[in-house]
Amino acid sequence: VDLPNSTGLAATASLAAKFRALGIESDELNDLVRFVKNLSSIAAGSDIVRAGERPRCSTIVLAGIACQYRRRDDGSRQIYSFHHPGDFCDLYRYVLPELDESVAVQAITDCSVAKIDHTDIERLLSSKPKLGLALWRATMLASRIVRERLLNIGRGTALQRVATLLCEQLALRKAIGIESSALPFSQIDIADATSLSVVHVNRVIQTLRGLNVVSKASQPIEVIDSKLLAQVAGFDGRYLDVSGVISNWAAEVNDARSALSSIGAALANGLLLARIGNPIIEALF
Amino acid sequence: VDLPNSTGLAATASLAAKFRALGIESDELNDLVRFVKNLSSIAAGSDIVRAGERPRCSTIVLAGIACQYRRRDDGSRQIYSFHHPGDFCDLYRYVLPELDESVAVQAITDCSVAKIDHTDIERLLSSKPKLGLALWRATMLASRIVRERLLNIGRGTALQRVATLLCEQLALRKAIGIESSALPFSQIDIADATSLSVVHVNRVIQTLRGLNVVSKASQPIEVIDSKLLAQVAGFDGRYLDVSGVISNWAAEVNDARSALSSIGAALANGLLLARIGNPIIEALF
DNA sequence: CGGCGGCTTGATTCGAGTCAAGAACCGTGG
DNA sequence: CCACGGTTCTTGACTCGAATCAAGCCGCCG
Repeated sequence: VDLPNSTGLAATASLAAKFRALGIESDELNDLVRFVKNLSSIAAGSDIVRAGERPRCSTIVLAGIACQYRRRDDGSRQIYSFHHPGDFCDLYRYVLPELDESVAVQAITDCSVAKIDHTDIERLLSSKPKLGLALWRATMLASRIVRERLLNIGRGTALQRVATLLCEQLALRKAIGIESSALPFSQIDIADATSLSVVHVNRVIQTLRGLNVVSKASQPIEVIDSKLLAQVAGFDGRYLDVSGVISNWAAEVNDARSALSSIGAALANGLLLARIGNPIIEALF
Repeated sequence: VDLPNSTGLAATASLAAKFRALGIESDELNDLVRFVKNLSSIAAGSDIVRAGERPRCSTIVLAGIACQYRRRDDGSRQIYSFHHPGDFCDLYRYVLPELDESVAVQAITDCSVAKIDHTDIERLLSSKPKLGLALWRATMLASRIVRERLLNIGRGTALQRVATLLCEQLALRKAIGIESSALPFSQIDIADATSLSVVHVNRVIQTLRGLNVVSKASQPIEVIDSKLLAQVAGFDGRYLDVSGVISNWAAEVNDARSALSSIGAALANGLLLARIGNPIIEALF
C-alpha cells in the first residue's frame, strides 16, 4: 500500500463524510483533511490521551473503539462516551485547553488514530470560518449524548441503562456504516459507562440472554434482536439522529464508500485504516 | 430610569464581564451587547424556552434563576442545569437548531431575560471570528458541568449528590458576584436535579440541618457552613474554576462593578437588571 | 375558610451493591 | 504440550440505601 496516498484517502473516507454531514463544503473539507497526519496505533487498554497533559493537538479515531473516561479518587472509572471511527476524541481540549480535570481517553480495542495540531486548526478556522461551526457542532453532538446518558443513569432500571447503552452504540456504529451487531465491550466497560456494578451488569446480561436479545457468548456482545432491545430500553434514537446531521451522515458514508469502492468496501468501515500503521491488526492480513 | 440607556449598561454589566473572561476583546463585546434586546420578564414556574419550537433567537438570563430540563414520558422532570444571571439558556440551539428533543427552560424564580436573534449572532460571528470561540467556550463550560453531574449522580450517595449540587450552585453564584448563601430551590427542584425522590431529598436535608450545614427554615435553603458542606460533598470546584475562565470572570465582574459604581453596586449583581422590565420585582422598589 | 402545593414523617419494599468463591479464558513461559 | 497467573465472567448469600406508599402538617392565596 502506498502509505502517504492511502492516508489521504483514509482520512477522506471517515472524516470527510462526517464533516460534510455537519454542513461543510467539500472544498473546505479537503483543507481540513490535509492537516490530519501523525497516524499511530494504540494497543487495547492503553491511553490515547493522558489526563492533565496540556494538549498541542487533537486526536481522531480512525479504527477501533476508544472511550473518554475519568478516574475518581477511589480508583473507579466513569466512562463518559465511546468513540468510533471518525470521531474526535478530545476536540473539547482545543476549546478549553487549560487543565481539563482528569479526563482521559483510552483504547477499548486496538485503535489507530490520527492527530491534528491545534495551530493548524486555528489556521484553518481563520481562513474557513464555516469550519468552525462544524467543529462546534461536533462537540455539541457529543455533549448531547452525555446529557442523554445523564437522564438514563439518573432514573431507569439497570436493565434500561444497559439496553439503552447497547442501542446507542449500535446506532452510532450503524450511522458510520458498521452494520455488525457485535460490540466489543467488556462487562467492566459497560459497568463503568452505566454506573452499575460489574456483578449486576452481568446479571442484566443474563436476563437479556434469557430474552434472546443478546447472544450467549461473552466478550464480543452480539445483539440478536435489536427490535426487542430497543423496546426493553425504551430507546428513542432521535437524539442521535438530528435531522440532517447523523442521518445524512450515514448516507454520506455510503456515498464515500461507493466513491472509493476501488479500494474496497473494507476502507469505509475502517479495516484498511486499522491496518495502516497498526502492526497488531496488520498481522492479520 | 432611562430604559434604553440602562439596558445597554445592564447588558454590559453581566454579559460583558462573562465574555471578557471567555477571552474576548472589549471592542468586540460592545458589538455583541448592542444586539441584545427584547427584555422581558417571566413568572416563576413558567417556561422561558418551550420544547420542540424551532428557535429564531437565543435567551440570556439577566436576573433570577432558570433551569434547563427535560420531561420524560412518565411526566417526571430531569433538570440538566441551572442558569444564573449572565448565562445563555439555549445557546446550544443556535448550533443545533434542528428539533432539539424535548429540552426546555423554566423559570425557577421570577426571571428577567433578554434575547438575541440568531441572525444577529451569525452576522456578528462573520465579522468578529474571535467571538465565535468565546461562544463555543461558553457552551463547552456548560457541557462540562453536565458531565460532572453525571459522575456525581452515577456513583455517590444521596448526601453527596445534594451537597455537591449546593456547592456547585453556590460557587457559580459567587463567581458572578452573588455572595448570598441562600439558594431559592424547592426540594422538588433538587430532587429533579439529583435524580432522587423528593422524600429522600427531604431526609438528606434533615441530615444537613442536623450537621448545622444548612439552616432550619425551608424554602430559601441557606447554607450556614459551606466549608463542612464542601467536605461532605467531596467537592472539588476546579471543574468550574478553569484557570482564567471563571476565576478571572469573578474578578472581571468585580471590575465591572466598580467601573459602573456610579449606578450602584446593585447593578452588578443583577438587582437593577431584575427591576428593568420586571413588574414583579419592580414593585419592590 | 377551604384548597393546594410544598414539606415532613413513618412503615415497608425492592433494586442494586458488596462480599466471596469458583469457572472459563486468555497469553506466557517452561 | 501443559502448567501458570491474570483478567474477565459467573453464581450465590447477604446487606443496605433509596423508592414507594400513605398520612399528616404547614403556609399561602383566593
